[in-house]
Order: sequence, then structure tokens, then C-alpha cells
Amino acid sequence: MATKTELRRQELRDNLITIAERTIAKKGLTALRARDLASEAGCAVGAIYNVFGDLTDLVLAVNARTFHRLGADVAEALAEAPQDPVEQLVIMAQAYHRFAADNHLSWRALFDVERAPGEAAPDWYLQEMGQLFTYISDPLAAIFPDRDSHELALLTRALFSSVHGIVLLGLDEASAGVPSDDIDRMIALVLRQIAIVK
Amino acid sequence: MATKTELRRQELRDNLITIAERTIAKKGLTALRARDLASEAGCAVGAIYNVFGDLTDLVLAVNARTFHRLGADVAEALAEAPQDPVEQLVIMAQAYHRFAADNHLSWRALFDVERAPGEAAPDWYLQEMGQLFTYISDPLAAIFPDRDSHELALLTRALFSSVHGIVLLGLDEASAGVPSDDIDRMIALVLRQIAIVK
DNA sequence: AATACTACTGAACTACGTTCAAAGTAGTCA
DNA sequence: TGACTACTTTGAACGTAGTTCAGTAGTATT
Repeated sequence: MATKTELRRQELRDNLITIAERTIAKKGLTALRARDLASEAGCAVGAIYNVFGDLTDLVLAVNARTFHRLGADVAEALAEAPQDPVEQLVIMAQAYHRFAADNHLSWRALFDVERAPGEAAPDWYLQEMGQLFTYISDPLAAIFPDRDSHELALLTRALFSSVHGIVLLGLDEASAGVPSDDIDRMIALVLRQIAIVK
Repeated sequence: MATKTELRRQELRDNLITIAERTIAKKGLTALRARDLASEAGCAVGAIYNVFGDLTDLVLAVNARTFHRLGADVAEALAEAPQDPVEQLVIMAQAYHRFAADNHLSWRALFDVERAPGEAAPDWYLQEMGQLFTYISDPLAAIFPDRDSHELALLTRALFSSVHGIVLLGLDEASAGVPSDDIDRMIALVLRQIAIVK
């Protein structure tokens, strides 16, 4: 039965996710504190643990939203891209870069959650990842119609990882970050070169 | 004057780095605890703070050693590599992969130290990084003699970042890691393709 | 309305990194 | 050598986290 209690719990859950989302976006994962969260949400600290197993679970819920927004941005970029599959790859990768730059701290939180060792990533994570991979493998299949599916899968993963690496190190201001235009240029360099059919 | 005290401090310093190095290698950065460290080193907790500003400083000292070993491994691979510049790139990248796989937790610690926001990476970090970049840019200059230095610098960074990304996501067992051979294959796929001169 | 069950609360517990007053030690000089 | 001074080391105590759970308040059932 969907009781008053259950509704209240659902409301608190959403509320906590939204507050945590804002905190992470503004101040980063490390600024997330159970007591602050509770006082902002107007509930007791213990209440958080009625609704989430621990703070990591809450962060994962925030990350699900972030990942979803990321996927939507990439999909939108793809929808507006020209037919040329190489350009599609470049545009998607640059959308990934833009998302990471515009949502830096939230994006970092995607990778900075500490997962219990040996624990697999949650299902939604693997699914969103799979969705991103599909966006990439479709243009790749058009570029390389002769390659078998395993090779295409590897190339897909390789390209995603490459773009991720370029963005990750490019945005890392500690090691004297790279100008945004140069990041886009590196992405284009790698992807256009990859797409050359010998 | 290089006194008895100073010697003792130096000894403690080295000792702490070695212990921390072993702990990080075996159990990861998050298992590093001031009290455990002190008891293993046979000193008081406070003594750590006579020798390092805080635990992050100690981790940075460990990372300096790790980074140095990494650089040496890559240099060794390069020394044994054939003359062909493309093969040199592939072999170095695979040495990077092997180091990361064989020293997983120590390698992760290189990137997982939390740096104070706005704080630049320490000098030795930038220098070792620069050394790695040189290893890459030399073969690249041989492959692309016509490109200007800015473009080569971008390509160097792009390739390093790409390989880093492939290894990072490939070794991440949380998202169902990739078999070691496939990581090597992805590296080779990207680097060989990059090196095709149109 | 009385009863039984469930959910919420927040003080208390544990586990950290870090500090600093007190105790110890090294260097100096008569 | 022994007394004095300055520096070094110590570890109990502090502050700040995440998390728990006995007590209380609220909800559903009869």
C-alpha cells in the first residue's frame, strides 16, 4: 500500500538528492556533509539513513541524474549533427567535453565516488554507458563497414576512453589545464585521424 | 649544521615514505592511516607532522617515487624498442599499461591524492610528466616532420591522454574491466591509426 | 479509542587527521 | 663534567566526520 509514510519518504529522498546535487555542483563531492544535508532538508541526520544506505548511495543517486543529463546532451548534439559519421563523432566528443567543463564538479563526482572494492558499478551506470557506446559505434560501423563486431566494440571503447582521457587531463587545472579550444582540437585531431580508412 | 637530529629526521622521513609506499601498494590510498603509520614506524603520531606538513605531503612523496619508477619503466621499454617510431609509441604505451596493471593501487594514488583546490601540482610532477611527453614527442616528430611544434605538442598530449584514458577505464574493474590483451589491442589500434600519414 | 506497529529523532559512538602543552634530548659554555 | 638553554618529540586531547540506536512520535488496524 502506498501510504502517507511512503510518500513522505519519497519526497525526502528526492529532496535530499536535489540538495546533494546542488552542493556537489557548487562545492564538489568532498563538501557533502551529512549534518549540512540534514539541516538544509529540515530533517534529522538519522533520516538520511532511513532513505539511503549511506552517503555513497545518495551520491550514486546524484550521479545517476548527472549521467542522464550527460547522455541527453550527447544525444542532442548527435541529433543536430550532419550526416557525416566522422563529424558526428567529433561533435559528440565535443559535447562530452562541454558537459564536463560546464558541470565540472558534478562530472568529477561520477568518477570520484569511492566504490567498495570488488563491487560492480550499479546497473544504471552500465546502461547509460552502453547507451553512450551505441552513439559511438553506429557512426563507426558506417566508417568501417568491413570490421567485425568485436573489433568495432574495441574501437568504440578505445575512442570513448581516449576522449575521456583528453578531457580528464585537459580539465585538470592542477597540472596547468589546457585551453578549451585546444581540448577540442585534440579531440578532433584524434578522431579525424582515427577515421582515415587506409 | 647537519646534526644528529637532522639525520634522525631524514631517516624517519625515508622510513615513513617506505611504509606508506608499501601500504598504498597493498591496500590502496584509503587504507593509509596516521596511527597505523606511526605504530609501524615506531614513532608517535605527532612525529609524522614534524617531518611532513600533513598526510597528503607524505602521499606526494610516495607518488614521486611511483612516478619515477613509471618513467624508468617507460624509458627502458623505449631503449629496447625497434627504430620504427610507431612501434616505439606502441611499446611505450604498453609499458605504461603494464606498469599501471602491475602497480594498480600505487598508480591510482598518483591521481587520487586530493589536491587543495587551486593548488598547482608539485614541480617534480610536472617535470616527470614533461619527461614522459618528450619520449612521445620524439617519435611523433619523426612520423610528422612537417607539423609545427605547437601541433606536435597538442598531438603529444592528446596521445598521452588517450592512452591514459584507455588504461584508466580498462583497468576499472567496477565497470567490468577489460582483458589485458584487449587493452593492449586498443592502444595499438589507436596509435597505429594515428600514425598513418595521409 | 485502544492497541500494535512502524518511522523519526538526535545524542552518542567510532574513527579519522591534526594540534600542542608537557617531557625529553641535544648542544653549549663555565 | 654539570648546569643551562633551545629545540625536538610525545601522545592525550580536540575537532569533525559518518553512522547507529534507544527513546519518542506518528500511523495504521481492530
